[in-house]
Amino acid sequence: MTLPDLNKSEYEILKVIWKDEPSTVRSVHDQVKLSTSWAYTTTKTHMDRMVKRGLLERTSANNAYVYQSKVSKPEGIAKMVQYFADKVLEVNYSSIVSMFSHSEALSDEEIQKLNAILEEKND
Amino acid sequence: MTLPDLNKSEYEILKVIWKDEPSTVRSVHDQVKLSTSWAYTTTKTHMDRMVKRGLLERTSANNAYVYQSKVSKPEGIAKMVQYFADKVLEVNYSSIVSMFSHSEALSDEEIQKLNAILEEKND
DNA sequence: TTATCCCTTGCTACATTGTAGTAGACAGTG
DNA sequence: CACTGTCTACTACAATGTAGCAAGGGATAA
Repeated sequence: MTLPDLNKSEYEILKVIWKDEPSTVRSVHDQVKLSTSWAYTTTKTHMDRMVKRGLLERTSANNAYVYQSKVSKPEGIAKMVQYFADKVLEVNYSSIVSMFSHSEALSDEEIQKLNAILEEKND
Repeated sequence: MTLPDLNKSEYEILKVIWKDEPSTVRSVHDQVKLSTSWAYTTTKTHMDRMVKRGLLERTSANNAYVYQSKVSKPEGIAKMVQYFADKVLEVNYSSIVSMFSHSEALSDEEIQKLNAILEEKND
């Protein structure tokens, strides 16, 4: 159950999905569009590939499929924090985690989980 | 003079180059190898592509070319901070920058520069 | 000083990711 | 029932990730 590395597009989409799932391609795209210049089909392609990679799960709803994440937000963020801490900041995880408390990005509970995940991986 | 987005490999290499330049493929690879499992030729390929992209410059030295960066560390880091702040943390740049003061990654002077760059881009 | 060896370089190759178009399936509407 | 708009599957092509191979040039041992 090792989480694969997530690429930028995957974060872009997960970020939206995490806020409101399950969710259709259309509604994900409407959000994603605000910070990218992707075409609808680009969003679609990424989401389909993510299903294949096991990052999203999809189920058929009424007329369009709905997608939900198989990776929790703290798990996903943990990957990124590790990257940032190890490769860029060269600082330990906890300094970064503490920054999330000044941010809107994670709830207190999610910060707890993030902490737990990172502690485990902390050699 | 807009700095293009830098991908992961490019950061991996710049990180090493920034520490000691100019530098040969061999010596960059010896460092990069510590945190990746790249083959020598992979490092080589990336560095050559980076020359083509204008991120590195190369000059012939004795037997092997030496490479140096055309992108300063604060410039490169600025890109990453923006990404992290905008897409992940959803927090303003300064909180991240302040973290660099607890890190080994940047000197005081470099932090100043980073700050300047980010302030400019801070809409 | 030449045959050999090792390293660097240039070129090539192939998988994955980034980006997007097109055609067919399907559903709502007049 | 025909039309129109949307969704999906399939396809495509450029950039990135990863790496091998052959040729050239310097070091070295005989």
